Amino acid sequence: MRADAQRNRDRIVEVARALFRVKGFEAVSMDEVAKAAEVGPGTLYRHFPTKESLYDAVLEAWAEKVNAAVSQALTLDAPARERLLSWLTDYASMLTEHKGAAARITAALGDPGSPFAAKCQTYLGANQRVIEALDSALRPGVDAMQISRLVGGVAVVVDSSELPSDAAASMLAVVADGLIAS
Amino acid sequence: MRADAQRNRDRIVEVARALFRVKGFEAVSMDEVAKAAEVGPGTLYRHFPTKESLYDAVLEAWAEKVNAAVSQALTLDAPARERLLSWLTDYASMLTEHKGAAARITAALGDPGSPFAAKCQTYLGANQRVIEALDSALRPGVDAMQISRLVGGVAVVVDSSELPSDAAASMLAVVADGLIAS
DNA sequence: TTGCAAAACGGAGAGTGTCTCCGTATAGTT
DNA sequence: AACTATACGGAGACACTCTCCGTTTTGCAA
Repeated sequence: MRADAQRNRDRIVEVARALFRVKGFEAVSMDEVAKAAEVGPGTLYRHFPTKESLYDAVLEAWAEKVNAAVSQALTLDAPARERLLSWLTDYASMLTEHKGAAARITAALGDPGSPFAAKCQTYLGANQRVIEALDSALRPGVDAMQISRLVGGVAVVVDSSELPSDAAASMLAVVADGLIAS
Repeated sequence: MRADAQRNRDRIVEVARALFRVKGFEAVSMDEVAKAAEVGPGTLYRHFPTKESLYDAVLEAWAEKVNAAVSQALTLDAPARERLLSWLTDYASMLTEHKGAAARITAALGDPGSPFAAKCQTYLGANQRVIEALDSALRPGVDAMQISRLVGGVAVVVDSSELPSDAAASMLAVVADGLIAS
């Protein structure tokens, strides 16, 4: 890749990140991103063939953050419920960091063709670590996909209604209590 | 209202209902509805100023269905958990009857200006009946809005990923167990 | 340093969707 | 039958995603 192309690509991602974070994916047009990045529309689409692939690039590398959150939750000296809740809270928090991301990523669960497939896999792997660590403390039949769907559902609602964190916390508490074996 | 206008309005709603149900709100254009109903675009917009208001007309009267589902759940001769789960299952089922409705109605919770405000109020009222009937069997602090958000979150995921009913059922079981006092 | 070729560029325009507005047609009443 | 208010259809405005082609620029070899 030429130096000018790399510069343009980086600039596009940086500009799009700022716009998407504040206004959300839907409310920002590709033309708006192109103008703000001072590139032509053709340039923007050459680097990112669809709006969705731009969004994937904008959302930062997740693997490190996800693994750090899981490790932190699992090293807590606390009952299984508290460790699970710590992970679910971080998970939902990451999903709601950018307006609209929760719905997109959650809808991509189970779809290998989605630009977000790698991110979904990261989450499923993290859930699997939690399941293995908490083992018989969890209700029978819990799997990684189910956790992602439950947390994703909560995050979508929190995001679309712009709920405060105490509302999110009480919803996640219900989910955690449902997942813990009775 | 003139007879021809009433006929056109009914026809538009009928045609839109069929299209939205199968393909979902986003995938059907207003032009497609107009053509299928054999009216001009101006006529369609005169009857329904926005696509959203057409959708609201399409979704059938909910009050009867909602109240019937709550009454059925509350007359079950069963433990509180089973009665709650019966209501949550019907609630989610109604939300997922039309593709895309779950996200719209759930996002409208708490927004009095939304075309779906009346539908949200119906659900909140129903939840309140359930809370009052089940009373101390529920965890402390549960309110009608929280139930709607939790069930709405599940329904959004079920709808957007087109999950089978057993996947929905196991998610709702987690939510119900979380809502029941431990 | 110069020349060349491949990579990268910008932006006009195609295609699609929501919505508006104005000349024309029709229903309902007298 | 005449008249008027209501209702109509569809061309076009506006906005968005995306494509394609003539022009420019970068990077490498001589």
